[in-house]
Amino acid sequence: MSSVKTPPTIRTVAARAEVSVATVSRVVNGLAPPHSPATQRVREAIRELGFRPNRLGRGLKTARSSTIGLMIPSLANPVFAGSVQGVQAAARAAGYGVLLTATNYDKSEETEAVETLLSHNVDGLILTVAKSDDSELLDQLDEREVAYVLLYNQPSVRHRAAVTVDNVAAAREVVELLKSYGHHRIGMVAGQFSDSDRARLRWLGYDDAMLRAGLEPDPVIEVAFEATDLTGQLRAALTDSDPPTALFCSTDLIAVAVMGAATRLGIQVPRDLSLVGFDGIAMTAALRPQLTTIVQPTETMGQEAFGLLAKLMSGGEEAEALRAPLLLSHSLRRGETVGPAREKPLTLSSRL
Amino acid sequence: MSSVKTPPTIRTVAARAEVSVATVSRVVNGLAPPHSPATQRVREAIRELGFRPNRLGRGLKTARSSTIGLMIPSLANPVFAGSVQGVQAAARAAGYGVLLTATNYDKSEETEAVETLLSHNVDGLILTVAKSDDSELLDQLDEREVAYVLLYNQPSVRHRAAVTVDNVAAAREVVELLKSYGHHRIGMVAGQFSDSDRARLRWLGYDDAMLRAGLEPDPVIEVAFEATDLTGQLRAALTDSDPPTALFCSTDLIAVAVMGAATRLGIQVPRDLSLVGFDGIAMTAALRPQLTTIVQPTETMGQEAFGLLAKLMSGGEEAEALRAPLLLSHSLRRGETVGPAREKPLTLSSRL
DNA sequence: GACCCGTAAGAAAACGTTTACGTGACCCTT
DNA sequence: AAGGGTCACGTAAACGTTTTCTTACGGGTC
Repeated sequence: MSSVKTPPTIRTVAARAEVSVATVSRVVNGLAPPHSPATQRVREAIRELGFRPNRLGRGLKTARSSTIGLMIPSLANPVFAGSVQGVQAAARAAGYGVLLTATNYDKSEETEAVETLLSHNVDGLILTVAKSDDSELLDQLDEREVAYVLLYNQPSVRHRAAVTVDNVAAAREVVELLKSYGHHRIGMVAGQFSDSDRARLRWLGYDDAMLRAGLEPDPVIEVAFEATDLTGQLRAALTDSDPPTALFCSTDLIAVAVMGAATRLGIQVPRDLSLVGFDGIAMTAALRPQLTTIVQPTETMGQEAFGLLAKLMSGGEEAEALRAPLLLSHSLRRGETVGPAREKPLTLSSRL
Repeated sequence: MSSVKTPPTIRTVAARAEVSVATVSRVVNGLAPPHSPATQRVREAIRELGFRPNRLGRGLKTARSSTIGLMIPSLANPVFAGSVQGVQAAARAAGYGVLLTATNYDKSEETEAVETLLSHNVDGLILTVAKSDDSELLDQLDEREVAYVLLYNQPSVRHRAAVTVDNVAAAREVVELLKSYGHHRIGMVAGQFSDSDRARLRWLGYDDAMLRAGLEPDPVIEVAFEATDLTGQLRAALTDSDPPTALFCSTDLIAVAVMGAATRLGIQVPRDLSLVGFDGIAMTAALRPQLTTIVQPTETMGQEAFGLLAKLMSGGEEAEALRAPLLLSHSLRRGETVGPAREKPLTLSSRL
């Protein structure tokens, strides 16, 4: 009872099967003759001892850990949780482990987090970063020849692997939808551009579509991603003399917060204000009114990201061709937060 | 340019600083004299080369990977996502990596998932399992002397480390709340007991409180955790001749689904039916009506779980004392889904 | 029957660390 | 001034694998 239980090693197995460690290794890796007596004995010994190859030993030798790193801004946003689920499932199916880390939308944590992941000898990375265009971090990874795939980021440079939706196009669709409901004064509430290039791209699409439609874009209202009460920040914009009749929010979570703020300000959705989100978080379909939003195929995006990474990690050959953004198709979920534009601006009397 | 970039090893550093590898190792681990000339040179070499110790090599020698495994049922439930966030934050602060895996509420996947985590040489595990009482899996872990902490599970045996809330007590509070609103016919909708001992404990609390209050408990309605449309499953129960006036749901996600089903069945919450959830998912506060629910301190629970695990992993001494469930305190969030009990049973005419 | 070849399996080096042990150098004590 | 103690550092073994190189064996071919 005093002996600490130490798991069997390849040597234990070899001794038991009366073969060399090399033979055991070959059996484990399927490189041994399938039916030779030695192989049989090894198989049996493995079973009896419950032997599992030690990945550290293996990794040390082969310089691969069958582990990938996954970095996201936050798990509090179900859209990221969904993609993690997708990555995880695909990774597990392929025999990979997933090392997870969150940056909490803090750019300065990104470098350190990646460094930590790399120090764990991950074979590749899946990342959602603040900015994917001129990023020192990504440049460094390129230079170090680390395999990585961006997720949700939509780099404009062509040589970076990424899985995302077409943020610009989707944002345009939103504006067109709102316009078709007769809205002219359409505002936008977005997460800090500095923390999210997605937010910026969605604004780009908004801005472009507004100009094309001959409408005047409002200055964007930038808010913190974790903000839960936006009443203060929105009061000015919404109680203006000529307030927007519709707001496009750069994420569903922001849309939910905006909805809360509107309620507190005595503004009814969609009667006084139409609202569109972005992400397609499942639970926003349970809200009353149900949120109108752009739906991203989150879980699929995670799976695709892993698939791409797997190719990058193995094939050094056609890898070059893979280093480009992969745009998955989004869809528009028509909820109940978009209604016809209010004719007249809100008057003080009409709201409380 | 043809040479593949290979990261510097301890030997490269040693050569550059003109010392032995042992000295480098000692410097890295803070065991060297802080100001000796050799140490200085090593520090400089490390900086110049950008050396980072390879965790595989280190792990192989020390038999620890500074990595823990985290297994949860699903990330689709924000309550788990929240605890993952907590675990991750605490782990990172302590220099640990987190290997994540989800079982999708599938008991048969649990063993395999844990096995996979262990094969990655994690130093410890944080788990949410289907059943924590007589679990072969946990027995095996005990026998193999693997350090682990249960999360959300509330084992009744005393020798298992766990972080949870008092599910039974919380459920009792729910019943008392509903009773105080005049409800007598209180039903319960729960996730499959076979997939979640939490669900069972919450039912136990419900059942106990009902009996104590002199009320007759309804047979529980068990539903799948991922189920999103419960209309079919609830129709019978809710259109009974004497239907419950209140339902206690074993999770918030289920409560949301029930709310949807109620709407589709023409039943108004809380006028016709009061509803209470369990978990305290943030977004359920944005629902209209806002969900009344038991709030668990999810993120804190994750942090505490890691703290406990850290102690288990390091101290073999007082470890025995730690192997017991740690009950964190929950709270009741009074939303808008609980109202006074309807006097008369619903009639067909009254709904639609 | 000599030759060659393919196949099976063993011996040993290597991957990047940590660490027990050993060896001087130095300083303090007597 | 000899002895002992402390300290800084080096040597080398070990951790659990994979893999290259051998060696041995058993046919097949002419």
